[in-house]
Amino acid sequence: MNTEKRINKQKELIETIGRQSEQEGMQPVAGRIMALLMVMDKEQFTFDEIVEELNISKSSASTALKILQLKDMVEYETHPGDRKRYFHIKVQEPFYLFERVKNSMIEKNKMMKSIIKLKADPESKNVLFFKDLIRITDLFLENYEKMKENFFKNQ
Amino acid sequence: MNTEKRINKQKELIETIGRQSEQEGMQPVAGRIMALLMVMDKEQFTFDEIVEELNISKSSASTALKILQLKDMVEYETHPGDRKRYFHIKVQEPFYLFERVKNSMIEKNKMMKSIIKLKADPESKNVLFFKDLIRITDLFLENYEKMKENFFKNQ
DNA sequence: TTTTTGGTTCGTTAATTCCCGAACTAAATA
DNA sequence: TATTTAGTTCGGGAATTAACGAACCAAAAA
Repeated sequence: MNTEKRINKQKELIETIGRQSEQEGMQPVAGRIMALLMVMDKEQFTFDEIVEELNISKSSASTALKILQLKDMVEYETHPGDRKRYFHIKVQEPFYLFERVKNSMIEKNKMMKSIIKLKADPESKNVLFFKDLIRITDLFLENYEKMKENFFKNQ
Repeated sequence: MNTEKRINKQKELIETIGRQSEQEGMQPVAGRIMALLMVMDKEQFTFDEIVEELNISKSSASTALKILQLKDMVEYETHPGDRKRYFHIKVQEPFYLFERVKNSMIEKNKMMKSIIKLKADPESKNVLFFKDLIRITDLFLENYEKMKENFFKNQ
């Protein structure tokens, strides 16, 4: 595949990833920025390059970048004698991908326990169902921690 | 705790769960309905009871219930000689809780592989980061399947 | 000192989502 | 046959969100 073709494919991928991010609740512009920083060969973009490349206004870029930094998904560097910010995706400890999931499972687990506590009939359909779910989320969390531990041991 | 107090707590919990569901992208009314069906002692509600209990319009109840049924979260039964529908939460195979997560991991995994394929420099920062993430998601998926298998074996 | 650069903030507009009431339908009852 | 019951569908208004342009600011350059 020649360079031109490859770059076209990269731009298509930005659209795909953008739409995917929207579906996961991210706002359109923020999704496009993430995608841009992830797929292109150049992995550092200045503010103006982002504005230009995605055809968005400076204000949208500014707010979206602020959000992405708050979410710890993007960061920037500056170079002495150069006022520009060089934005790039934030390289994180890879398990961060699952921490959201983990926390959501912990939340659900707690919630189901509170429901059970307040039920009149400790053998109701819902109670039995929630007990099942509690067992399974506990198992999941336990397994997850083991996996993590193992991973770091074998490093 | 006496019954009245307990029921008050249940109603509070409906609010909490409702807000939690909203944060996970569910629409407010749908979240309240789910919460109602989950926490109250009565675990089957007719359409009119839902409307009454949550103080919502029939039309909102109708659309929200349609969505919840489409998402496989709620179902109803009817009894011969009674035109009412008795709505309740759908009891599912408990691993359904993780299937969304699993699918989202598979998607991310694929996406990162497509990004890598299109990069000019196979040693770039992003590429190395994504390779790490691919390893970790693979490990996660593998582990998850094992956990599931084990679970059913020990049943 | 004035101008340019690299952004941020604010107010407005456009688009979307959410929910409601009113009209409607289909089945059961009177 | 007329009325009631148990919902559904449709159109519109309110609230929320997304993105924009214009005005602004602080630091550097001219």
